[in-house]
Amino acid sequence: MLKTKKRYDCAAGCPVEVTLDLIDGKWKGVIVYHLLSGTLRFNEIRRKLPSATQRMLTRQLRELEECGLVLRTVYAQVPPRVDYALTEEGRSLEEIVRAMHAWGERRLERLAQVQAAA
Amino acid sequence: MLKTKKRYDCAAGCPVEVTLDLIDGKWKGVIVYHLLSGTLRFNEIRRKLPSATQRMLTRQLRELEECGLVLRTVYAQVPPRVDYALTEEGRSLEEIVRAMHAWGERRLERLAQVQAAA
DNA sequence: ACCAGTAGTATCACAATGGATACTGTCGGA
DNA sequence: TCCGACAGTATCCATTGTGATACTACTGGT
Repeated sequence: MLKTKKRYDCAAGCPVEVTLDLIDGKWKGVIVYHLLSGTLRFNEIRRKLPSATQRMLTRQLRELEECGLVLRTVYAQVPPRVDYALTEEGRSLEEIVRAMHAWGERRLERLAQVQAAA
Repeated sequence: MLKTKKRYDCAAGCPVEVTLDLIDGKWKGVIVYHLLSGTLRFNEIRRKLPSATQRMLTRQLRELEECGLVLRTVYAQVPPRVDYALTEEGRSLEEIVRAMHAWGERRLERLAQVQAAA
């Protein structure tokens, strides 16, 4: 999960790696998925990913911000308020993320069937 | 890169994670991408990913095999010959991997433009 | 006799990632 | 007055991922 990978020297398959680099890392894919439905505040995301620690979430969100996939808006309020939204580039991942979601669901179904048979 | 993750407790976004789990890890996405074009032998893959070490490749291939995405066929020959091909489930990733490839290319173009402007 | 190609494994070491826990400061509500 | 919500930081430690290097065993070619 390098912020910007130094070298992409793997020739032909490379662009695949570029994309994976941005959305791998434990929670990033899921965060993007949730943000597809609209802007969320920090603790809203937190509630959607109960098993992620606070530290992990901020880290992943910061990385997404660095890559230009997520826009972070801080309101000068008390109590603090921070909104997270997808940038245009982030939203352009929609097709991929939705495809991964659908595929994952099918995979889970398959696994459940195998489990049931055994 | 857990072989089979124990728990998927992240509620709604979960299937996204399931999919990412299978294809993250430095080389797996790219390996699947190359295998979309057809069966490859070990050293053929190696030549396509010159910056991956031999050990890394075998590990990633083994994990893909464990997940049921890749079929590994060993021929009882000398010199040894091992073929790697996508299983049906592996091939069902085609849409996603191609989408990632296309997106990655667009991203690289964008980055190049920014670079050129600066 | 020697070398390259085949598909790996073994060992060691380091860097990156992930997670647990505790802490910040202000506000509104009970 | 004390507590919880807000959006984080700081610190430390364990786990994983990744990489470098060296090794196996056999064969065919020069």
